[in-house]
Amino acid sequence: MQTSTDTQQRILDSARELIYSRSYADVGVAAICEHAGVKKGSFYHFFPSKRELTLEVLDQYYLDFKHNLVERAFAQDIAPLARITRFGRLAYTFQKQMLGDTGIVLGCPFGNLASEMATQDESIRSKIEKIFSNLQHGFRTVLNDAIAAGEVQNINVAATAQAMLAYFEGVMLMAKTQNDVELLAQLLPAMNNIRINST
Amino acid sequence: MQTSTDTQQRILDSARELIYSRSYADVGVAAICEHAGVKKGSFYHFFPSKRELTLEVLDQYYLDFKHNLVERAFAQDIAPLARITRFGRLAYTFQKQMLGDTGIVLGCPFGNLASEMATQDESIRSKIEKIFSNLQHGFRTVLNDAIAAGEVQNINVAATAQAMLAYFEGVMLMAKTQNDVELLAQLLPAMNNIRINST
DNA sequence: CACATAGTTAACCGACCGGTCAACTATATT
DNA sequence: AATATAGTTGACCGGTCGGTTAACTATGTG
Repeated sequence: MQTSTDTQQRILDSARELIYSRSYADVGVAAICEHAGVKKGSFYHFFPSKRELTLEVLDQYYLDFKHNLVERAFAQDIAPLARITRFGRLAYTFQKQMLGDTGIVLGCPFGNLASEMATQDESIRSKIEKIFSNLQHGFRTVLNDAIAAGEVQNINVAATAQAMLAYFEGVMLMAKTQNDVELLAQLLPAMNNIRINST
Repeated sequence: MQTSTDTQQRILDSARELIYSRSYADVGVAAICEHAGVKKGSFYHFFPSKRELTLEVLDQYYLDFKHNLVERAFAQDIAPLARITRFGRLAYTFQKQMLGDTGIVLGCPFGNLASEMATQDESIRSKIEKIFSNLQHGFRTVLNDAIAAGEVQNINVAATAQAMLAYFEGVMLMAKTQNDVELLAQLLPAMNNIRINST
């Protein structure tokens, strides 16, 4: 018998991969189980529902995203605005790698799920809203550093962080729609030119 | 008996409303028919498949969007950059009205469908790509007018148009995710500050 | 009126959906 | 070895999915 965490984790990994590359609705519990090499009964031993599984998948997405992208990009070894540029470059690199693996541009897992589920499942919408809120906090910190370093002046930090994240999500969506990863290389650098001035 | 176009149009209207407020996968052919007051057999008399119906719905979305938003916003009665501001205001007004009707922020119908379907249905992805391409053309025209009017200089027109549309889509997604229409009023005005400079 | 055509209807199809369940097996504890 | 617990299995559930079919009715044309 496998250890409990092993089966549970295989289900989570399978769901993450399938839902990210397809969609919530298109990936059934049976497909998640088959891809994980697990029977459906075991699935419902660990997860009460597909929705609850998805909420845990979102938690894992977020932890990975934070560790591999946000913390790396926003490390304080370079000037504040350069960190935002680095954020875009890392996102581009990751999408390029996923393109190599799957043959298609997958976009942002949070944005994809938010777009599909926000009007249908309040618990999923709310979780993604919190994730976006956490990401905005990272941008705010960088922007405050940029102000302290004299790189920018007279901006509405909170609104600018919102706008930068929105632009990022929009560029990811356009790259997915056009199935063109180079769009990220072309458009993401403009992320750190976005400003919303203080009133 | 109703005229053919009547039934056909009722199916299209029903599908448009339901798919926009929910999602492609969540709205079945049966639900579309019921909402239209039509039997399933009639549906398949007019449309060969749910996919083909959706492609026609996208055409209608686009015609309405072009007529009610793009042409209104980009009319040449005001200065070029002010047209982009007007574009954002009109989008805000429309979303606010939809919020009043449905109780939730629905976001952009093209962005929503692209996000859900781009990796699953090539014909739908390709159609939305073309729609985005048409919208970008509108932005390019405005930007060229802005250059001629001396409002901007040294920009990469094509890339800036792409970036503006991406920002717009991103803001729509954030407003949907946070279910907050006022985000549009706060963030969309920054759309016409976006620039990607010529090399 | 006869006839072709367009449109409508209800019953039906196999496949799949998310989820349940009782019986089973492996492991840890005593 | 006995027992409790955690994990596994495959069969099964009602419901819905997109789509089909044959019989029907309404309409326009000669």
